[in-house]
Amino acid sequence: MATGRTHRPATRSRGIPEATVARLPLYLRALTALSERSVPTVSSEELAAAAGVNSAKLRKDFSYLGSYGTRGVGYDVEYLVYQISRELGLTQDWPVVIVGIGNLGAALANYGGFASRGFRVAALIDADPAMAGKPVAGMPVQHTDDLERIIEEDRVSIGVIATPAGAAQQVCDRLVAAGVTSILNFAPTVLSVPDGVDVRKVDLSIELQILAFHEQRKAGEEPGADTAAASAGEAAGAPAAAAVVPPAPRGTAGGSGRKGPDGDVPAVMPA
Amino acid sequence: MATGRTHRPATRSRGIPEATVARLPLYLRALTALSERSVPTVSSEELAAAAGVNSAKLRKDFSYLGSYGTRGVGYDVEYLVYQISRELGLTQDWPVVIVGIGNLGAALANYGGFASRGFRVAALIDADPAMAGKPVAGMPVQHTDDLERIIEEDRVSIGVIATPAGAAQQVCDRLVAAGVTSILNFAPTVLSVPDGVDVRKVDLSIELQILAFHEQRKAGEEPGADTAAASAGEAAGAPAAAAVVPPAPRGTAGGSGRKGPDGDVPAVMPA
DNA sequence: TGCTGTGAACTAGTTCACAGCT
DNA sequence: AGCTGTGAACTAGTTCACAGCA
Repeated sequence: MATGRTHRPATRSRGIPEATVARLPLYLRALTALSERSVPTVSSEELAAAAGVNSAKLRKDFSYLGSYGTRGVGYDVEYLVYQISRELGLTQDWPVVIVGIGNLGAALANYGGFASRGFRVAALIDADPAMAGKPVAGMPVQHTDDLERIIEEDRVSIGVIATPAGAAQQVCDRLVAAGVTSILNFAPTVLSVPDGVDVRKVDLSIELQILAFHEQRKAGEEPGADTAAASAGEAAGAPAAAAVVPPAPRGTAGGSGRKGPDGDVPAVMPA
Repeated sequence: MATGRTHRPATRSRGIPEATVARLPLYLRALTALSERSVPTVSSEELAAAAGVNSAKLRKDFSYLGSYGTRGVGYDVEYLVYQISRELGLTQDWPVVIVGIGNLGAALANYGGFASRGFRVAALIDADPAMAGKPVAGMPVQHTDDLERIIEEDRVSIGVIATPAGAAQQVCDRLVAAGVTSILNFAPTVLSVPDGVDVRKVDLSIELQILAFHEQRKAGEEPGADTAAASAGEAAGAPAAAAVVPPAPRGTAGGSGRKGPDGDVPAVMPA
């Protein structure tokens, strides 16, 4: 997979660490806000606070892009906005298609944050014939049949999948076959794609589960000082009920057992 | 901030690495799917493939939870489902409130993946009086005025913010004051919270920006071999237009310049 | 024989602390 | 004097590779 040079501090744009790339949009947003307030310069300290990171990390991140600051002064806001935008590729126009126009797809279509960052919604696509032609976010929904034509005509390279889990892989395959090389996946499934195609995943329920994990820890540790002995009564922020699935400490072979309820296709709405 | 023991391989549940916690929901989903197909056991190799990670990582992850596998055989699916659920705290009932019932809030309210994982939507809250009482996902929307009462009565400890950026911090403050200790933030803002409150952030446009970054790299490197000189013509997968903001290689003081359009409040819909 | 569980080696990311410019 | 830029130290996360058990 072309690992490139092992690692080098990168005098210029080569090899920006992934973690840094993930933070650039954060800096960009903070800088945009400053720019709108006509603030001419910021120190790493101020900008870091606005972006919610620490200043050493921010300076290190910027050092991968080049030396855009002025010692003793700080960073020129407008200049830095441009440099980061360029680095992220936002000075170009990126047409995207959104497939699956349920609640989530509609929310995405209406999302102002795309347009203002160089992304242009080229088409909204849904498999439901009843949706076809209906306007969503001021744009008619098109049928899945036209997917390939749309991708090719508009030279779309980024696709957003907001379909139910069951449809996601199929949609993904068609997008990729038509020329899409980056996919943002909201469906709760693992997508398999050929080499050279990027997939990023946003999973609404995973984030909640991670919060629940930490929340659970808090409940157990809250009362004591730090070393955390188990609390006797009910801890302050502890949740209400408890008990959902009785353990299955080691089943024999056995049947399915549970009735298999909402199961694993919890996507937002049919496409 | 109470770093705890520096690090220990963790014979039991103490100190599960954050990266591992973030993957547990992935494993859980894959296991649930297997469970529904009544598959009794899986090898680390199979499960890893289903979850989209490599098997060494999966085994290491599971080793932090304990030794739940059988050498030569694999893992008991039902048993592992239970163990991971328990570890994540999903065997409890977690009431959550969703604040901001625009398109996104509605999508979240309708999302089946919550209910099936121990999360219960306790209330939908919106600041718009016109929304109050309207049913969304079979549940009446309640007004922001009742926020504190709802949180306290239902002992809600997890809040989801799906308001526009401008309202997010204020909503957050009220949630926290009322007793919420975990927040899932969809608004494109940095929230500041007191110690002991967890915030996780999902940002729709950040993910796209990260994709754009990689997409841009692909376009530049595709034609040539590796060192990537600028391509003369238009590269294969390159996007259409180009040119958004002309550089400002070092402005003087100057005014705001750009007209300040959609700006930085690109949230999905008013709350 | 086949698979898990895990030390050990490696790689990525973060933080410290200070040299060097303005 | 003040703030950036960055080596160096540290911490977290991943991958390797194999011992050990079923």
